[in-house]
Amino acid sequence: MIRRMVTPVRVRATRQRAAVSDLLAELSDFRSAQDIHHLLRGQGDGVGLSTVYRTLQTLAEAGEVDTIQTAEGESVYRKCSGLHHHHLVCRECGHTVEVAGPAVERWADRTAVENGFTDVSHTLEIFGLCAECRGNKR
Amino acid sequence: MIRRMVTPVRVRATRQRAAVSDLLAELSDFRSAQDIHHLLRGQGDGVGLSTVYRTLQTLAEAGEVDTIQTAEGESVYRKCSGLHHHHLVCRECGHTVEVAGPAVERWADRTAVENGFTDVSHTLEIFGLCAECRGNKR
DNA sequence: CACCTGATGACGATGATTGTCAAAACGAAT
DNA sequence: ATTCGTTTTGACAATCATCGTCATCAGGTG
Ligand SMILES: [Zn+2]
Ligand SMILES: [Zn+2]
Ligand SMILES: [Zn+2]
Ligand SMILES: [Zn+2]
Repeated sequence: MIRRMVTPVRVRATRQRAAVSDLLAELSDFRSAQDIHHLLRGQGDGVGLSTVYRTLQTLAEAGEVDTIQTAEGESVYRKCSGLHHHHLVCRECGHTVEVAGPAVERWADRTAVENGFTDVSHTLEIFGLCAECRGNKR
Repeated sequence: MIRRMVTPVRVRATRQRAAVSDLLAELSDFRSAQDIHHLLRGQGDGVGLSTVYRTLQTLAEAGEVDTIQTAEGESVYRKCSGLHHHHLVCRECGHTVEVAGPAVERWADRTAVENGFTDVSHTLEIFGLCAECRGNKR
């Protein structure tokens, strides 16, 4: 019996992925999977929670979105520029600014190598109170 | 009716807290609350899991121990030097080296201030594969 | 259009962490 | 040493984010 030759599809375009991706494109701050799930439901583009988690994970692995963990350990996601960078995040409102520090990158790699480590990676986030939130606390 | 004047006790010394603290002093790597709970049980100094969590939290708030989160989001604890520093951690075995980078500290604070942020703090950890673990993978 | 296979989502399972609260332990003062 | 108000403990239940299952759905290709 002869079987038809099929070209395997890598990643399939679906309404759900587009919805998550589009929403992320509009947001400028880090949001949790549950936030995104609620937001989507609110605007009618219902997407299952599992799917939101899976999509976010996929996007993160593909480098499409950045993910960091809040102080409470919750993962939050944000669509960022493709280049390596870090974040300055407002503890109060989540307002986020991308920052780059070439010198820091070099320092981290050098430090690791000097101590015999390989396959080096790092996490670096700066937290604070943004100007606007400081004003509101007056 | 006259009531006796009592001097409130701030923090009470207990066998459990000593056990956790002593164990941390012997360890050199980051360990989870559950790890510590098992280790203590193994050496006879049984301490309730809730108490381990509470004690770790208290020690962390007091600056007695450092805490970071693994890539999986689990909190791990380690008794560190009092001064501000960061960590170079082996992804495989947890082997940890304290590292200091005055220039990085300045860069983080400057960056935050330049963007109008106050009450600045930051997280910075370097992950990699230590020399020993690299050897075992050969 | 038909088929193959990746994708979805309702729902259950996990697992770390926290909350509850009666019982036990501290320690200051007698 | 005993008393007594307060703090701590720990067994157990409750949370809660995240993951696993799997029957069903729907891209995409020919
Ligand atoms: Zn803010
Ligand atoms: Zn970096
Ligand atoms: Zn190692
Ligand atoms: Zn620092």
